[in-house]
Amino acid sequence: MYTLAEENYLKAIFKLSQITENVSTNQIAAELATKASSVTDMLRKLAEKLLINYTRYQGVSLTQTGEKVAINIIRRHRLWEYFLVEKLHFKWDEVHDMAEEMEHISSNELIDRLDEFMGFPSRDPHGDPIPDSKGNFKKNDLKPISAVGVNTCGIISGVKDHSTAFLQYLEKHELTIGKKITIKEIITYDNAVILQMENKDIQISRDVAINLLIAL
Amino acid sequence: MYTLAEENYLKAIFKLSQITENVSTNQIAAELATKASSVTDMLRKLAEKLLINYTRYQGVSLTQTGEKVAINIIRRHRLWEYFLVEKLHFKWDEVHDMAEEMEHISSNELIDRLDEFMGFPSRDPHGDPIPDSKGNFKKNDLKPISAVGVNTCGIISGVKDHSTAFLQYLEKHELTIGKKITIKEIITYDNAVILQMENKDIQISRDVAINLLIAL
DNA sequence: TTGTATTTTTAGACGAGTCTAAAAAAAATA
DNA sequence: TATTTTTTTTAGACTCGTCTAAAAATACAA
Repeated sequence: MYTLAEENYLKAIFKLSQITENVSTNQIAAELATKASSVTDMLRKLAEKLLINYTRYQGVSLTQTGEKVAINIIRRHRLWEYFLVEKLHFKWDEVHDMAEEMEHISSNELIDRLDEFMGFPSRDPHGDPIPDSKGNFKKNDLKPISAVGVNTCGIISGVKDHSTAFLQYLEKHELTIGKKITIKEIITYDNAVILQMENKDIQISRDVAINLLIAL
Repeated sequence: MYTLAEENYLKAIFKLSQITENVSTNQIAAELATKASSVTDMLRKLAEKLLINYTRYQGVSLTQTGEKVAINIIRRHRLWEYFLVEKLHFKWDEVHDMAEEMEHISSNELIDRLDEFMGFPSRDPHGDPIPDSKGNFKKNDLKPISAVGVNTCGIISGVKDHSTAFLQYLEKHELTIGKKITIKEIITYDNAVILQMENKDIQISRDVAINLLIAL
């Protein structure tokens, strides 16, 4: 249906669209680790196929079709991540690259059966919502720890930064999904946060607090 | 590691090597539904990478490395087929094209865990042996029905023809893997075979008898 | 053994996707 | 507003894998 490159561009544009209305050529180039000139070429092609709205120098947005395709790729990615962690017992910091390949397996029937096989999970191992087969998925209602006040209680439920380094840091300090925490104190000097978890106090930096999401 | 095209060529050459010692350019072209000139180009590349032994006009054979790679692709293909049938409940005639895509997912760790997850199956849904993680697999000890005599007893255990049409024919007549049969009679006129299965007599043509394999 | 048919290889081209270098447009600044 | 800086696009080239058409090598037959 769509080439590997096309799918990756759509996914990148979708991701960037969550942050900015109109996505720029340079943003896409950075996201895909490629050159702006390559991006321009591909944008012309995607526009021709009616997957994006594109006028020269004006940035791009996804069309309805383009968004549907992008969400489907995200669905596939997250279901495979869930499979790798829940069924094959990989750790949450090991699955990204594999899922990056697997998300391009084209059969929707396959992905729907995989979904059913796993009991229609609603979130992937990093707490990101998994779109259903029609493309519906909940807006993320999770809050970064840095955005809530002292004495707030919550359950660790997701991450903003998906890097291996960050996930391994969390793993090491047992700051994993499902853990219940309370914000005890915010250090005014450097915005570090002291959490209570299972009757232990843990200090995390502002960087960590920004990237660790909780459900209230 | 290897490109999609390279992997497909290695797989094709391996398959053809089972029949003929030295595989010809035209055979490969037919197997991959491509042109002889394209094959020649690729053969030069594979030879440069020491995956095949190739001298102009002489046909090719796999090197040890090439064979190892080919067997690994077959392992991945067959394990994914097993997964699709056993876990996702696809029918045996539906899985080939999906597995054709999935066999190119590169992680060996993934495939080893998948193998373990499914309990180290020894044969795929079509009765073909699945190589283990070291590349060992049993030579197929199955015999076509056309090659055994009257009164032979056996269990349907594999197919030579993997086409959807043939698999659907077998499915329709319940000639599926695991069924116990006895060869009752071979019609001398057209070499049709009459089988007994579960106290019913079934007549199959010579074509079917050639492509349906049994374990004695 | 010579001539014909077949197979295989070479030569040159193309599309997809990428790159560098340079030009054009837009944004930022003086 | 004019100038500089940044962003984006164009132009031209490269690799990968494919193709067609033509040439070369091999196999087959008389």
